[in-house]
Amino acid sequence: MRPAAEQAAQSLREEILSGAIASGTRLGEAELAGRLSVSRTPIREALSRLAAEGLVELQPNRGARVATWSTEQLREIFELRLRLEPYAVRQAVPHLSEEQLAELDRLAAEMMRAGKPGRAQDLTKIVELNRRFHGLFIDAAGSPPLAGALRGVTHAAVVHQNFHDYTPDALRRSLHHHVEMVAAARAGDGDWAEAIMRAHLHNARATMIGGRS
Amino acid sequence: MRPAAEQAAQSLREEILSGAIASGTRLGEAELAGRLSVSRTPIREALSRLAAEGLVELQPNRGARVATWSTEQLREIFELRLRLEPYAVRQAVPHLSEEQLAELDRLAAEMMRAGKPGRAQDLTKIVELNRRFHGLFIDAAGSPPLAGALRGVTHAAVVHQNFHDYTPDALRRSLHHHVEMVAAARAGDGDWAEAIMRAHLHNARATMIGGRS
DNA sequence: CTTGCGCCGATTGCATGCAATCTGTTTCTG
DNA sequence: CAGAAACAGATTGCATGCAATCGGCGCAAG
Repeated sequence: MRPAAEQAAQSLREEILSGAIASGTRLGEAELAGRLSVSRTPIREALSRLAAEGLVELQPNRGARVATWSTEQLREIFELRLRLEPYAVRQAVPHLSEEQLAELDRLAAEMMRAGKPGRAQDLTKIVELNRRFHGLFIDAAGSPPLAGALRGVTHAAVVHQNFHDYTPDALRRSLHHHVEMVAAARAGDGDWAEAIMRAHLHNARATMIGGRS
Repeated sequence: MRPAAEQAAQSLREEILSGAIASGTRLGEAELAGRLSVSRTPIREALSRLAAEGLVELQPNRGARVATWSTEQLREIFELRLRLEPYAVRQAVPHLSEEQLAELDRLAAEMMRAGKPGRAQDLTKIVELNRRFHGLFIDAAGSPPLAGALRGVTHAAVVHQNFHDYTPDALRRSLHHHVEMVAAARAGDGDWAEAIMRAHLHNARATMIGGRS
């Protein structure tokens, strides 16, 4: 049997990232222990790890809540991502294996399908696919310190289920960015991929916090 | 009485950052519990937090060790710092209060004294002063996400007691950088301060991992 | 002499119970 | 009636005890 703490952390992580638990929700230790059928000890351990990842906020003697971000913090987060993530993509491009490129293709294509306007549109699914898309690039950059610095910062958009707030135009742009980024990666053109990632983030920022504030 | 876990974390943090516990040292829970006169539970909590800060590495079922960094990781760390810390300084400059400027003055001056060649030279003291110097700029930038991203990454140089490996020339340059950075900050010139920080980091990188690898 | 297997001490992971702290409500006082 | 103190329920923080896992040593087989 796998360690209980890690399993609890994984469960919570998925529930938070999938939006099943909303931002700001209080996380009582006893409640979680009952729901996941483990003692409070591994729950505390799990919450501690999630706090390290920036997914939950831990206040002394006052328990844990799913992390929240002010618009000011979102602004700062995008400033950070704009400095790090395009660089990560550039570093990743020469390291990408054929399997990873295929996976990126698959993710980008599936996002296009899930995003097509109409009855079958599934924005929640896009959030998850998008998370894996960005995560794959970050991991492929092959720099643990870089991945660590980006870890806490990429979650904000996911938890806020950002795609739900996109305008149709912004959504279409975003999905096409993914496809173009894979094309750039396949061409081995780091400059190109970096530029698209930069545009991709600007597009996201504009819809999440508005321009010209 | 203050929470035991935080107190244990603080103690360990200081011991690690001061170099009292060397990089790579094994940290047994029972040993620490005895030495700090608390149970193993808060020790585990403390180790968990320090792992989140990147000061210790936590391997499942195999305990904790003080973090170590390969030269490759040091290279990646400096790449990150070069992207974030000059930006942090630039953001900090307009926010600095008179008290903070005075504190920076004091730190820079004291480092100059402690670094003066001769019998009274105290490189270990410089490491600690330097840590506070950089930390003050990072905090003054007023961006929790930025501070979080830099937190884990600035510790590597401190734990390795980097100043002990500096050549006399590199040390002199480094100390003068501090003074000049405060001058730039006092002049309210973000560009200037940013440029000096960039040079400061390049100087550090050159002595820690060598140029032209 | 080297290599693989199995046992034993040591260490980490987890559950449980109790003490300390916080929150919301009530009650007392000015 | 307003505000502060005090009580009660609930929740977090910590200590202790036990089960699971790991690392090292010895022993036997090749």
